[in-house]
This record gives sequence, C-alpha cells and structure tokens, in this order.
Amino acid sequence: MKTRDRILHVSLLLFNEEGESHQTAVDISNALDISPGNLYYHFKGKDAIIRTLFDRHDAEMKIILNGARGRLAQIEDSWIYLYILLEEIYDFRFFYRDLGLLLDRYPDLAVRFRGITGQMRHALVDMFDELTAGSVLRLDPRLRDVLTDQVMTTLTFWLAEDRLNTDRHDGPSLIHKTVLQVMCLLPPYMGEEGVDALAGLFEHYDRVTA
Amino acid sequence: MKTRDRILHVSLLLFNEEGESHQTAVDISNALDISPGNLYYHFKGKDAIIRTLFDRHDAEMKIILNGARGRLAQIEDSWIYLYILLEEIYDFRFFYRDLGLLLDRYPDLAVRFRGITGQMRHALVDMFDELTAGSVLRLDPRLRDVLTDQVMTTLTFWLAEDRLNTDRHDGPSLIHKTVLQVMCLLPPYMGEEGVDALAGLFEHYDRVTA
DNA sequence: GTCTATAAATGGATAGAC
DNA sequence: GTCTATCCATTTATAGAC
Repeated sequence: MKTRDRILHVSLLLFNEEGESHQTAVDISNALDISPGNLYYHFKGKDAIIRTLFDRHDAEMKIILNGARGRLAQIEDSWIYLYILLEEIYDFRFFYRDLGLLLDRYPDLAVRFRGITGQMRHALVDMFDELTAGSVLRLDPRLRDVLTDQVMTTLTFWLAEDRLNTDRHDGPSLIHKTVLQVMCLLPPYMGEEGVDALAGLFEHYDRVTA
Repeated sequence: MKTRDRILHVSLLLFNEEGESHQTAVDISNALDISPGNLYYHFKGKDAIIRTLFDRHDAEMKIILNGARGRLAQIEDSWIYLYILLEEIYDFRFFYRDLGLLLDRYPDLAVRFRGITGQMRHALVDMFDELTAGSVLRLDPRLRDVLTDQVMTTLTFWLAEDRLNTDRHDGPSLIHKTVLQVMCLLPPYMGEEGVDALAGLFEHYDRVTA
C-alpha cells in the first residue's frame, strides 16, 4: 500500500474514532510511523486530506443517490435503500459529527455538501412520489415537503445526535434505530395497511436488536 | 452596566452572530474596548464566559421545562409551548450550532446538557401523554417514544441545520418553520379532526410568513 | 520518498505598573 | 479595575540533509 493511501486510510480511521478536531498533522504521522515532513510531502496538510476524503464520499453518494431513480416503488425498497444510504454516511461519520465546524472552515466543501443534501432531498421526494403514484402512500405535495424536511433533519444529524447520548449505540444498532425512526413516519399515510406496517416495523426492529 | 455584565452581553452577541469558534479572547476584548488583561481579570478565559452563559440558559430552560407540567391539555397549548421553547433556544443559538464541538471541549457542560435534553424529552412525553389522556391524540406508548425521538432530533438540530442551507431564514421565520415541522407530526394521530388541524397548520404558517 | 530540525502563526494566559 | 507587555503552548508548515 502506497504511503499516500495509507495516510488517507489511517486519517479516516482516526477522524472517525477520535474526532477530526482532535487529530493534528503530527498525530496522523505518528499513527503511521512516518515523519510530519513526509506527511506534508504527500498532502499540503490536514485540509488536503479532508478534501480528498470528501471527494470519495461525494462520489459514492452521487452513485447511491442517482441509483435510486424509479426503483423505489415498494415500501421494502425504501427500507433497503435507507440502509445503504446510512451505511455510506456512517463510513464518513467524522464529517457528519462536526458538520457546522467543517463547513465553515472549508467553504468550498460547504458548497459541495449542499449539492449532496440537495440530491438527497430530491431522491426522497422522488421516493415519496413513486410510493404515492403506486398508491402505497397517500400524501399531498405540501405534506410531502414537510415530511421530506423531517427526514432530511434525521438523515443529516443522526450521528451528531448519538454523540450527545450517554449510552452510545454501536454502528449497526444506531443505523437500525435511525431507519426505524424514519420509517415510522410513513404508516399514518399508508391507509388500512399502515397499522400492520407499523407492527411489522417494531417487530423487525426488536428482532434485529435482540 | 458593570464590565462583567458587558462582557457576558457582548460575548453572547458575538458568539451568536459570528460563531463561538471564531471569537478569541482578544476579539471579545476588542469589541468591548477593553484590554485582554482586563477581560482575564473578570473571567478566567473564554471557557468561563461560556460556562456562565450556559448557566443562564440552563436555569431558564429548567423554568420553562418544569412550567409545562399538566398544562398542555390542548393542541393549542403545545403550539404556544413550542414557541416559548424555541425562542429560548434561539437566544443561545451559538451553543446549538456547534453542539458537538462544545460538548467535547467542556465535558462538564456535556453532562449538564444531557440533563436539559433529558428534561426536554420528559416534557415531550408528558405532553403526548396528556394529549392522549384527553383523547386529543391516539398514541400507543411505543409510537409515542419514536415520535419523541423524532421531535427531539428536530428541537436539538434545527439551528445547526439552518446553517447548512444557502438561503438562511431569519430568526422568527426559522422558528415558525420549525414549529410547523414538529406540529405536522401530530395530525395523523388526531383521528377525524386531524385533517382540519393540518389545514389549519398550513394556513397559519402561510399567514405568519407572508 | 523520507527524515530531522526549526521556523512561523495563533490564541490562551499571567505579571506587574498605574 | 484596568492597562501594557510578555510569555507559553499548540499546531501548522518549510528547509535542507540523506
């Protein structure tokens, strides 16, 4: 593995585990057993590392968010889709745990991040529209937008929120919990089947976390 | 106005407007036209200022959160209550915009903040239970908890989220939008009246933001 | 590519005069 | 209570040898 890649790999690890703001350029080079000078040879600094990591996340998110188009006709599809999305976000969790800080330190990333949330929002609206078109949901446009806002808040801040709790979840169970939280918003708009759907959600959740 | 109070006043202003992390002890003393040394005479540093500001917020939140007990029997009461809560949070918005950062810089505040969210959560559960007891809502305990989680996420991160948008709201309209977002979660559980309630919510929102 | 050594920049903090 | 001057710590960043 080339040094450049090792730097990226270990940085992501450290950022995710210890928090980006706690890791200095020297910490990263220590963890890699290389000198700070060497690190600076490969990257202009922590900034450049973060930007490169963001590039990856951005590219992966684009693929995920575009890949959904017209394929979320069933409730089960949305369910699985959410897992995929949350897992991708989880892989770059350091970013979502300090969004505010990072985005005003790197205004260029802020612009691109807004691009991601824009696409994410779009994907959600498409999903709701498809489900509505297929009579799975009954949702007027106005309500759909409020619901989208609600889901966007959750998808953006679930990781930041977990950090505030005393008893933190591990990755998988946090993802489960968050998917449940989002899916629980839908049954009220599913008509008759909503009641069963809700029971199914809780059952699945209990089974998975048991 | 005593220097000590001026420091607190101006610090809150600066933190809210420019962001806490951008303001150094020297910036604050400059804004006040006093020397850094003088500032350090009154407070051990930025830490001590932040702690004192947090004390205020904490005390005010305690009053608000305890004051609700048994007084939220009607939907309209919850509505007003939310406004009061959001306005208090807005007054100390610098805190909520960088929660993660602040809480791991000051672990003692993290503990106290968890106290606040715990009380907030409790107040919400009480509110839902009262509304359910009064047959305003139909909500089983399990669903109530998920709904509480959902509302907590919104109440904790509405300010952080606004920061991510290109077109930022001003204070009042952001508060309106957030109250709407929360209240829109309830109509599905209001039975027949839910439909009217929802229409009422949208109408009110449009009227206020027009 | 990688090292060591060191400079430069920032922000937090204190000593001592007035 | 308030000021000036100064120090200290941390972290980023570079120069030059190997």
